[in-house]
Amino acid sequence: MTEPGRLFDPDEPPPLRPQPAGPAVVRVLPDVSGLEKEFDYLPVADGEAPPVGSLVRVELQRRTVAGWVTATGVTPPPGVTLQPLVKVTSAGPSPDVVELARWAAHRWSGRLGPVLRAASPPRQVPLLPELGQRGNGPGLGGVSLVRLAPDDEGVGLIEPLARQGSVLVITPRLGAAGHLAGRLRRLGLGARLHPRDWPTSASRGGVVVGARSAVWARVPDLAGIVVLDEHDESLQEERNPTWHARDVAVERARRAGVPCVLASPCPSLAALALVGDAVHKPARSAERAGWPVVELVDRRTEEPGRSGLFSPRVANVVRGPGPVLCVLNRTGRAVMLSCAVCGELVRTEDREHLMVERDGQLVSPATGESRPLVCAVCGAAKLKRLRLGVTRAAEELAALAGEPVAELTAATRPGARLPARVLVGTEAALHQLGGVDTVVFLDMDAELLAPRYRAGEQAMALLLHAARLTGPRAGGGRIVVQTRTPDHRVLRAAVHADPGILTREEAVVRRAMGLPPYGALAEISGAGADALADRLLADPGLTVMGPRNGRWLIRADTPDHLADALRPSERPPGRLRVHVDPPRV
DNA sequence: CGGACAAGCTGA
DNA sequence: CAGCTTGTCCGG
Repeated sequence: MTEPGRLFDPDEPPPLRPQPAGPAVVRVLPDVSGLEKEFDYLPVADGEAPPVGSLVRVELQRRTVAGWVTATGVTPPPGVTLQPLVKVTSAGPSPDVVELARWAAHRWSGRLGPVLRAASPPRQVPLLPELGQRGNGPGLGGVSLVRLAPDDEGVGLIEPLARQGSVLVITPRLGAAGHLAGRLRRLGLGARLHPRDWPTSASRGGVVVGARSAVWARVPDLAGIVVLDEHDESLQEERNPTWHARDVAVERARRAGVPCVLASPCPSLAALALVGDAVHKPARSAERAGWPVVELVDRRTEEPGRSGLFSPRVANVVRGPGPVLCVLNRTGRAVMLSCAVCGELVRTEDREHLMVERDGQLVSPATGESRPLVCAVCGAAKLKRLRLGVTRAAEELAALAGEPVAELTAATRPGARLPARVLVGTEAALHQLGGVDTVVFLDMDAELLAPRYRAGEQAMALLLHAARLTGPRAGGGRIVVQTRTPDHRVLRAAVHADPGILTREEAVVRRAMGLPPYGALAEISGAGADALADRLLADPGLTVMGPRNGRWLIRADTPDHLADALRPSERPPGRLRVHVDPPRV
């Protein structure tokens, strides 16, 4: 209670004390995980306010922490005493990229800090002059999608843009980026590698090539963005927020009013949806020539009794003469069932997923549907298990080939000399090798019928990897696929070297289910998930599914609607993990 | 996140 | 009621 005659308590700060404001006050997001709030500071010792994006050190609760300037010229909230910045450490992302990062944090329902970290230089860089961006204005430029032959590196897409100004080139892996940068340099285009050349890219621009984080690169005079292998899952960050470089590239280009070119030998449905199916295709003959021969071995038609890992045809292929890589996924824990009479795989009614035996019934982990232990194709009640394992595969292979077989693991060094003529490994082996002209997929069906909505696209990506490894058909490149589903759209697309076959059919299924890109998905888990799911049930624009293993799936018509529904301010208290666009559902 | 502080529990 | 654990709040 204030006594009469006193306007305010002398121990309290006077309420009308003037607050410092104007361009000098900067807003800072501390680089402290778990802290989302931004705080206001005065510049260092009467200096000028550092530009938005700058990396600074600030005092927060008597500790010095790193942070980013997220705004300048702000009006601080009343009643707080501002402290000066401890120091300005380094240049950081440009102001437009800070805004883009804010958009991404919202779009993928995560924090801003991790995104700004991806957009920041790997080591200290002196402050740079702030340059105005070229003035096309948002809306101009636009997105285009180009389907390439597997042996086309996409250099032709970069050259015309590079004449206009700086170009960001995004590849799924840094290794590919380094390779491409070398090729561009030999062609006389001054390519820089992100993040290694961050300072020179930021000050002088040029063609900046890198993995997914290059989409945040700071460049003067951006003229366009090229995303190579836009279908590749490595373009998505695996930690929260799980931003996807393809989507960030599209948004960055839109904001800057410059073209965004997406390219891939097997375009994603997501990219096709972005361009309304307007895809630039190579000439049929050139595309076909870029793929290896794809040969299917239908294991249903083999004589009954055979249930080994290797068909007679594959046994023959393995005997040589050339180097052979046999690929087996370690998802072999899931035992597949096939009909002992007709050889068909036991699948769900829509034939999209495998079923397994549980409690004397067939059940699908993907859809939950169940039926008695009977073949849906021929009615036979005799089913058999197809068991798989890398070690056994290696032993059987050695016996077949009559020579030593090398087992490849994730630890095998990339680019190493082939340890044997016959190799066996998991999918990871496809990334590590060169100099193999035949790849054999021993169990493609597990991949094709996996309980994931993107299983088809993922299987196609795997075939593309193999195609790049073997090289085109004219050079002897060959892929052999053992399967019990030779009519699967992925395999037909590969055999005809026409990825359009897959996307056309896949789009129908996806659209019917309202799955991405014809809807947006998020997975929520953790102690607070039940409460949030409960709240989201009230939103008629959302579909709430689950819980399965403590996880809920939330579906919305658009990513925007989903992001708005999952805003932190809308969340009930409790530990919660939100995963927008989960790739493995 | 990590420190500060309050409220709650335990044992003498 | 000291001494400790657990929970909640807050930072400029």
